[in-house]
Amino acid sequence: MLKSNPKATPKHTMDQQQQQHTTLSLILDGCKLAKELEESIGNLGNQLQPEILSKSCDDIINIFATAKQRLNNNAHHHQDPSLFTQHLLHPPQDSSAHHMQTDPSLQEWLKYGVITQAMDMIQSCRPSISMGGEIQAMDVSDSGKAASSSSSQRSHRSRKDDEEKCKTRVAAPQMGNTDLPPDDNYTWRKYGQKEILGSKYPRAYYRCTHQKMYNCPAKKQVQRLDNDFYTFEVTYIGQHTCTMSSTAPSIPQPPPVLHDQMVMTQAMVSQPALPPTSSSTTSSSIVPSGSWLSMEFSLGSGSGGRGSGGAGSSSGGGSATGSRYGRDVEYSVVADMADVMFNSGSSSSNSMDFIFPCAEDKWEAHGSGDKKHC
DNA sequence: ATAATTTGACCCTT
DNA sequence: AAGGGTCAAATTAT
Repeated sequence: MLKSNPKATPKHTMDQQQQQHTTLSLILDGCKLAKELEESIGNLGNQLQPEILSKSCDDIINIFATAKQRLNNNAHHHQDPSLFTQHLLHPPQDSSAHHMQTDPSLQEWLKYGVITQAMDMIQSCRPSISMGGEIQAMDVSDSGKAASSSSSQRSHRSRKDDEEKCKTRVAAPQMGNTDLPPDDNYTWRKYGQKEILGSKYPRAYYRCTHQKMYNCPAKKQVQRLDNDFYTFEVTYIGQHTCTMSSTAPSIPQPPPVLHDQMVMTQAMVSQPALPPTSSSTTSSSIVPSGSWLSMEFSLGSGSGGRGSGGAGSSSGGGSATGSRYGRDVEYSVVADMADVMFNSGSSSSNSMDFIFPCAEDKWEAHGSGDKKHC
């Protein structure tokens, strides 16, 4: 018997892959059930009996619970980052999801709601597959103002320092402490908060915890969207140089910004308790409420419409950002975006460390979450 | 005790 | 002058 895939990363044993496959099947089953439920609701409206609904929900919950348990068991396995990104870029189109080998990372994403960001992000880059909502292109290069004016008095930095900015949107936690800033891969220290004219919610200012130690200039601003309490708009300013101390090359890595513009909208999670503010979440929320299941998930049950997939992840390999999947320019953008998300400016080869944490990587779990040693 | 957050004040840019 | 970004003392958390 030949090895199924000679190029498979050595980190993956066949057993792991099989187990992940099984787990994924569970998830897909859950999705299917949920989708069926959705369709039932759509078809029958409120004629549906509560017991049946309840039963369906239970089934779905059970399936996902089981899947999650397995994912948790796998959570510490290392993954080949490229596989994860590949999957993002080339979601399974065939009936089985056998090449989705990233359950552990999925788990992380699910845990933080980041998977939705990726989906959204991909869509943002690919208007053709928009879920019917409009895609908001945020002008990242609006270096006009709001940049890091950074105390010119105390340390003479100019606002015009071509500081690179990258705006993203991230879902706020839907339960628990919704005030937690979105979790990214770095340790941030809050140094200010301000009411912004015309904005409902204050803007919080963070800088890299290691600013002093490594003279790391990275900063970020976090603010809730006016019309969407559950979505943060995060603006990253500057690159992390503190990564040099660990895995990154000695050269500051590409900033978390793509070309001149980057769009990462996060919306799928932001539906729940939103007031019907007009078209709710206006441009930021893309998902038509109530039918997220119907969107991009090409469930095993065929019918997976979605023409974009394909790509077969080619022999991909390579790091997510390294090879452009030579397929579509769009994909290269997506790859970059994925890189950005995972990485915010660390070494490309280790860009997914936070999703595939190394054994040495400690994850501090302090209040504000997002922690990673630079 | 140390580290992180809060918050009013300061200062720069527009 | 207004608005935004940062500092730093005070406060709170670990």
